[in-house]
Order: sequence, then C-alpha cells, then structure tokens
Amino acid sequence: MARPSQPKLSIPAIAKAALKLVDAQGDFTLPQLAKALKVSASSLYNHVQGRDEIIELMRGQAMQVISLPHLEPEKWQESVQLIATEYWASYSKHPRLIPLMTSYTVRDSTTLRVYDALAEAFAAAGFAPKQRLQAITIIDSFILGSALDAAAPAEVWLADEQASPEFKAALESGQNTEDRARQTFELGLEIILDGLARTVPTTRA
Amino acid sequence: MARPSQPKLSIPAIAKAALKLVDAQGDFTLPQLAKALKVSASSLYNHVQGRDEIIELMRGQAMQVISLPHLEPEKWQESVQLIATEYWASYSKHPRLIPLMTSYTVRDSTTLRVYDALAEAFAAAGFAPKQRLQAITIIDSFILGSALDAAAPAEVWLADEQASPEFKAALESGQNTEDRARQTFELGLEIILDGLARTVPTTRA
DNA sequence: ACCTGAACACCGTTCAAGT
DNA sequence: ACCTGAACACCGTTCAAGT
Repeated sequence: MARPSQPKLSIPAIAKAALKLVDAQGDFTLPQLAKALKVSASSLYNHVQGRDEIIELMRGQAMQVISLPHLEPEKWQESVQLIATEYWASYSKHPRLIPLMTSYTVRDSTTLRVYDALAEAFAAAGFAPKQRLQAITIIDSFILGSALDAAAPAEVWLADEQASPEFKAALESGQNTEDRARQTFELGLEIILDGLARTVPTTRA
Repeated sequence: MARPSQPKLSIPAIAKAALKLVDAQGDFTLPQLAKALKVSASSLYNHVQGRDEIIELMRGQAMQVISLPHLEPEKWQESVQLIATEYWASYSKHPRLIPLMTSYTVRDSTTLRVYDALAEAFAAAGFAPKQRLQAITIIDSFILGSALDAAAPAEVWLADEQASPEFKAALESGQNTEDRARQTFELGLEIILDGLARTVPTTRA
C-alpha cells in the first residue's frame, strides 16, 4: 500500500490499457481501468485530470502510428491520399473509440501534426487558406464518417419488410467482405481528391 | 400518485423532451428527463425499454422532418442532392445527438425511408446493387462526418505554437461564419455527386 | 394500464491518510 | 510524489405496491 518506490502507473500505460478496454467492449470505466492496471481508481487522478483526459490520451495513442510521407509538391494529391488512408486506417483499427472522441476539441499534438501535413500538401497544391480549410474539412469529414461506418455494428441498417427493393438489393449485394469498408473509403477518397484537384486551375489532369 | 386516468407520458412526448435536453446540454439522464416530464424515473419504463430506446426515438424525431422529393429518374443527381442536404440539415439541427447515436444499428423506419429514397435515386441513375451500396455509403459517411463537424466545439482544432504556418493560415481564414459548415458540406457533396456521376457511363455531363 | 418510491449495483471524483 | 480506502453525489434499472 501507499507509494511504491517504482511508480505503478504512467501516462502511456494508462492510454494503452484504456484503449484495450475500448477495443474489447466499446467503452471503459475508471474502476475497470484501475483493475486492469492493478491499482485503485483514485490513483488514476495522480496522472490524469479525469475521464476526458484519458479519452484524449487514447486519441493520441491511435494517431501515433501514422507515418507522414515526405511532401513532394508536384505530387500533393498522392500525399493527401497517403495521409488520409493512414488516418482512416488508424481510426478503423479502434472504431469503437470514435464515438467517445467526437465531442472534444483536438488538442493532441500527435493529431495536429497530421492536419499540419494535410495543410502543407494543399498549400503546395496552390489552395488559398480558405479553400485549404475547406479541403481539409471535407477530407476530415469523410474520413471520420467512413471510420464510423467501419465502427458501426455489422448490420448498419436493419431493413424491414417495407424497405424498397432498390435498397434491399443494395444491402444484399454488400457481402460483408472484410474490406468492403476499405474499398468504399478508397473509392470515395479518390472521387473527392479528383474533384478537389479540378478546382485548382494551376494543376492539369 | 399511482395511475392517473389520463396517461402523463407518451412516446412522442418522451422523444421531444429528451431531444430538448440533448440540444441544451449535449446529453441526458433518466432522472433529468423524468423531471422535465414531471414524472418519476421509473415511470419511463412503462413506455420504453431503456435508455437506448430513447436515443432511437430521438433519431426518429430528427429524421421525421425530412421531406423526400418526388423522383424524376433523369434528374437523379438533383434528387440525391436534395435528400442529402435535408438529411445533413436535420442532423445539424441536433448536432449533439450524433455522438449518442453512432453506436447503434438503424432500425427506425423514418430513417430507413431516407435510405430507400437514396437507393431508388441511384438505381434510377443506373447503378448496379453493389455500386448503389457504395454510393449510399459514401454519401452517408460524408453527411455524418460533416454533421459531426458542425457538432464539434466552436474550435475543432486548438493549434499550438508549433503548428505549421500553412495550417494556421487555414484556421484563421475560417471566420466562423454561421454557415461555414454548410458551405463546406455543399461543396463536398457537389464534388462527390459529380464524381459518382462520372462513374456511370450511361449518363452524360 | 400506468405511476410511485424504495432498493440495487454501479459510476466519476474528492480527499485525508499513509509512505 | 504516488497509492489507498472511505466517502459523496450521482447513474440506469428492477420491482412490489398502489389505483
């Protein structure tokens, strides 16, 4: 009991254990987390302000693995595609984290680094600041929405008998291949990037 | 006390009161909801299975206001645009509801009706079932992500000193006009629709 | 059928006490 | 500095009791 000579807790240990809980059961409580760390719940407050901060730590944990490509200005589209895909992949690895994160302002520097890279790529493409923000927002919205799609229960839509034949046929076509979500994300990203490229007059197809 | 001759509660009353709480404070608890309805918390269970069902009721409440256009097959793109915009608008009116909804399978018939309409429009456009599902998913992901963007705190990103100049300039350009989110959504939707249209050989620009 | 109030097993957070 | 255990004000849900 009381203070051990070697601290039992650390920020990264808390982040990892919390993320493990969220991945496993879609949520976490402080008592559960404390138990996983073999510590009492109140001990967490020596390292963290409260539950919200633990969620931000998990965001950082998920974003950390994203490696950013070296920017070649002429190939900005390729850069954005790489970043966006890594971004989506890291969220998709922890889909059940997304609903927990959506209410908070991003302060995590690991995450901001990714937006920096996107901003630089769009700047290289010749987007003025305002369009740059629009482009980032569009990409970001699509990534987040797509990752949520991956997060959703296996049956996103539970169509009843009265659903239209057009919708039913669409649902049935989607044999839930493991990477249906990925393929759809990649198609959508390509469409968006092509569309954005078309709004920059300086670039040619 | 005990059962009144006229029921004090009803499904729509519960849905509306809950949504009002979520709009005001971003969340709700059963005791709060019961208090707003001048009823004890346990009374809610006479009308509803539990907290989750109340969230589904709110989803229905938000989706109800969406009016679907009559489909003119040659103008499918216009139809999808109208539906998507209404969809986005109704989510954006209750942005703080979105984080609560993201974990559940859609079973609400008012919501399914909207997907039916999208499916019919894409079918009219000539999309085979598989592409139809992809198109719906892409649009849906973008709507949800964009509405989340509208749901996010005024400052989505809190860039620190070390943020890149490219990202900072973009952030500062985004004078938080009331409808910055709307303009960005509409631009993104247009890009996506144009891109989707280009994948259907039967349609011409 | 529909509301009440007490009860249960939980939660996040605080804080004095220990080393 | 860092952990513990008791305490506080809260949750969602159940259930017997009332009409």
